[in-house]
Amino acid sequence: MKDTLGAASGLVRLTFLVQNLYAEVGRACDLTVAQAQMLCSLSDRSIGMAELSGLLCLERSSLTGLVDRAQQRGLVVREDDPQDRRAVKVALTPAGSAALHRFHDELTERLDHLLQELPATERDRFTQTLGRVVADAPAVFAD
Amino acid sequence: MKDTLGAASGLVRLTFLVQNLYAEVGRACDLTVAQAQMLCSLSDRSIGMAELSGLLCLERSSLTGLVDRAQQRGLVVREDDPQDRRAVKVALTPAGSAALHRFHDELTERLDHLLQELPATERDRFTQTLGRVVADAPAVFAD
DNA sequence: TTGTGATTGTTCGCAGCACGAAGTAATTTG
DNA sequence: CAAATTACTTCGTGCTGCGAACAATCACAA
Repeated sequence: MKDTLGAASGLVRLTFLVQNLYAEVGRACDLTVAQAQMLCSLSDRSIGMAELSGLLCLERSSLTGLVDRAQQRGLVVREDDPQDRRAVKVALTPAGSAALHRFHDELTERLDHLLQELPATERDRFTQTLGRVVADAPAVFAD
Repeated sequence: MKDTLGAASGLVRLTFLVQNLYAEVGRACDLTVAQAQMLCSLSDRSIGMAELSGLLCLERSSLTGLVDRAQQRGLVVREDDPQDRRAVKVALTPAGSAALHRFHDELTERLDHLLQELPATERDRFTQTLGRVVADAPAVFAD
């Protein structure tokens, strides 16, 4: 009797689940997945294109378009970097920041809900292990 | 001293990580993410468009194109349903099945590797909880 | 100081994804 | 048999992500 789903299988399914939630919440905030991811990365500071593309695991050329569209929607601005005239820093606008918070709060709630039915001890252990596993991953989402 | 990353944050980061792995392995097998997901859903049986779109959480119209492209690449075929002349069943071709296995094996290995450094007990507990959390999610990936 | 080479970001063309509205054909239901 | 339902497709739109090619700027070394 196999009630132990393989680890890989569990990871993939969880990912699928979270991904769909992510998209759904994004949708409710009028954000695409890529936009939401970008806003999350910008929550606490402005970031240059090169670094940002590294964080998001995107080619620089892909990021250009993403920032273009987000800028057109007023979520984000390109600021000149005074240190380097080639460079640009992407920063949240007030509107972008507001959208981010709406998104973040709603998503956090929905995700917490996902674990709600677990017994507290199990949930804590799970969360802790989770923290370990993603320890060295980029901070695409902050608390 | 916060060494406990929030649960939501952990979930999002894990998802990001797995997603990138998924894409990378897909790439190595010459599969897009969407194609790989579809092949995984077809691993053990042929499925009609309506049901498949439900499994993958896609609109039917989106699925049409996905199947079109996969069919052009010889990964999949549309078979007539003898019971219902409107309906179609999507089935793996031998090439599709081969690609799926390559993808599945490689991804499983990479994902297991992700948990490899955890102590065995912790890993088992984690996997078990994982199974619970995704219990009612669609089987987008089998063991 | 003047190359030379690296880095920053952009443009372009391309294939693919996902949606919703509208449409066709076959099936079911009343 | 007519009407409602279901299965799938078509079309148009916007978004995504890649790689190749390119301009501007910077850093460093001769």
